[in-house]
Amino acid sequence: MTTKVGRPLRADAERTVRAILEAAERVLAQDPAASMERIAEEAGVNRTTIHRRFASREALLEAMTLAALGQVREAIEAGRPETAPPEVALHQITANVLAVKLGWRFALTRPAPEGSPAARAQEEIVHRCDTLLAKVQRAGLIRPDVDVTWARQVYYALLYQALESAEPADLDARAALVVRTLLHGIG
Amino acid sequence: MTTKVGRPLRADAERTVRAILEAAERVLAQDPAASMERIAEEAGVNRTTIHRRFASREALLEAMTLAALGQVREAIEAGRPETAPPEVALHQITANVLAVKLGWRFALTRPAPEGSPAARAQEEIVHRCDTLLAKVQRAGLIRPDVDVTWARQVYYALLYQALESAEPADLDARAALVVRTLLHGIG
DNA sequence: GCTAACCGCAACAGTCTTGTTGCGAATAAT
DNA sequence: ATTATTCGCAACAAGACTGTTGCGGTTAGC
Repeated sequence: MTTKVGRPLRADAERTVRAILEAAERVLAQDPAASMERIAEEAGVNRTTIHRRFASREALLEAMTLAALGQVREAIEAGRPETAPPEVALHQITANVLAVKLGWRFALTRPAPEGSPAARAQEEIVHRCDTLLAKVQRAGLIRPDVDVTWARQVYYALLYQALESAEPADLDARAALVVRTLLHGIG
Repeated sequence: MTTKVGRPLRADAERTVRAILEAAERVLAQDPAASMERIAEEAGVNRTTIHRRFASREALLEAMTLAALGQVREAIEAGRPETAPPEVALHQITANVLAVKLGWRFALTRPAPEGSPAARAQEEIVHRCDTLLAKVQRAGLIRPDVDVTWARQVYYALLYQALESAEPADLDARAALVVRTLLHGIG
């Protein structure tokens, strides 16, 4: 359960919820143990307002993660993994996902609680990723003997690392670096 | 400042300190927000005993990180980065560091506070790592155009990933996988 | 064996956090 | 224009956690 109320929210309330989610991301990215008070302050909102929309701290985190994963999902779909040529899709998706991850560093790093909707969303994305990588492998860009799971883990690790490192500044350049390193290493 | 007392500890106190550090690693690896009470319980010790040895929770974390970084340092030196042939050293150090990281997952993942001794130790290790990779590069195993910083980041990322993934079980096999992926990618 | 160090235990103080409730003013939606 | 929603504010309850102190029995080290 994400929000407390089921009925559709008024426009201003909707805006407030988004502001809270985004503030939470900003604050928690800096300090994962930050209090609700601190998040409320960053959102320009009273602490009680957060509790009005989210049943608990946990619920807020869940909502953040779900929102972020939704955007990752869109980022993947925008790369047309099914139809585009594998190498094009790989590059495009890498760039798109990097962009999303830049804005949702905390939410996307946090391990989702077992069995939660967020965990399911994560699994679905993992599955899509595996499908894409398998396709790339069939296209001959990945050696046939490489385990897809290991391929995905390395891909994830490189995506994460490309976020931490400051350069290159350009998103496409970063994506290219990730893909090149993934496929050919540095040797 | 790590411990509260400057004078040499009695043998049993020394043992207790080690037990606390190791218990903290086990507990915090599972739940980074675990309380001192929980850590004390795991160490088979009263909570006040922890406070007798460590001025604060922060001090305990610092001590853990320092201890772990010391072991990493030993793991690197045991690989003879200066004298052994680059590829041998790279493999050996990878295996050694993986072994240490397995036991100090939390302490080595936690970002060290700015300016702390732990931060300095981390920087020194980064420097040693860069030196090693530069040597590997001069030996022709890494392309000359690859940035050493990026090389190190990818290396770190692969080390981390090799910890998360369950297989292969054998440490040397894991190290080989890391080195191979680092140098040649998966394509 | 003497002595200082060690550690469990009980109790306490203080702070911080989460989560709740009720009221009243502002505002979106019809 | 009316009405229900929204949100700031103040206050409260409950609990968790950190850090401290004093006492007393036990144990390591000389």
